[in-house]
Amino acid sequence: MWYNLVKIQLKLHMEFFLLQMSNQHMRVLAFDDNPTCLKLLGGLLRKCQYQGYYNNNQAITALNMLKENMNIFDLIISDVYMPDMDGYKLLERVGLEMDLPVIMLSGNGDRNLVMKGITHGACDYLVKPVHLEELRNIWQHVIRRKVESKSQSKSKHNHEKSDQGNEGGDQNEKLNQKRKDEEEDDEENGNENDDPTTKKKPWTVWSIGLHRKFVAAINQLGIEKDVPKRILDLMNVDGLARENVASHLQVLM
DNA sequence: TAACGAATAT
DNA sequence: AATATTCGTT
Repeated sequence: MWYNLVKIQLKLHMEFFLLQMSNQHMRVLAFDDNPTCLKLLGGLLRKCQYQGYYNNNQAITALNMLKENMNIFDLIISDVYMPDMDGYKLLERVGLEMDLPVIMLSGNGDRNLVMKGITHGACDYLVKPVHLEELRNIWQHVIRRKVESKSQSKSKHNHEKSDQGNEGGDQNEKLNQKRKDEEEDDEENGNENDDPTTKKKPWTVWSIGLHRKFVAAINQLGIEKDVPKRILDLMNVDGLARENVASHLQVLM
């Protein structure tokens, strides 16, 4: 049965090809009602060389749009909070009506919320602020899903393994775990102090709290006038220099 | 001159 | 990896 061997080799080869090509042309629908978050996310996605489609319309609109062009996107990133629809409901409907991986996004790292997201069918859960490295890995979800559905349709009765989703997700899980810990530390320390050692240490630590002020400032300014000087003025943090904001901005945008 | 932002340094 | 500093441009 030499041809079986050939088949297997062919299959492996195809999947490798898929793996190589797909991260370049991954089409991502990013979805957030907050224009600033969307802009941040868009910048990061662009850096990862994803094709991005960014939508800040209402959830219902997006859902209809998705139904019409189901095959346009490979992956959806959506904030859990939507003004007109529960993010989890969106998640359920997407999972039910179309076969697309959904990544949930929120500013809250609460374990219960994360669990809820996962149990409602999210394939990953990111906590803001999203880091570049986390986005670099998300394309794997798409590949894994494709590979899974292939092997499922091929051999339904062959084997029913339960540990099929663990191989490639280790990196993301570790990242998420790390983020949760950071958040807990931040909460323990209390959030009224953003930079306790301003005078002796010029080193700025962009704590969650400080970053929130940063985002709030950009929100207030609007995405056109978000230059370091204005952001700095709005943040009104002692000891913070324009250069600090500029540096932070450069990394995120 | 002041601020920007990309590049580069720590 | 995160933040600071430098430097050419606006």
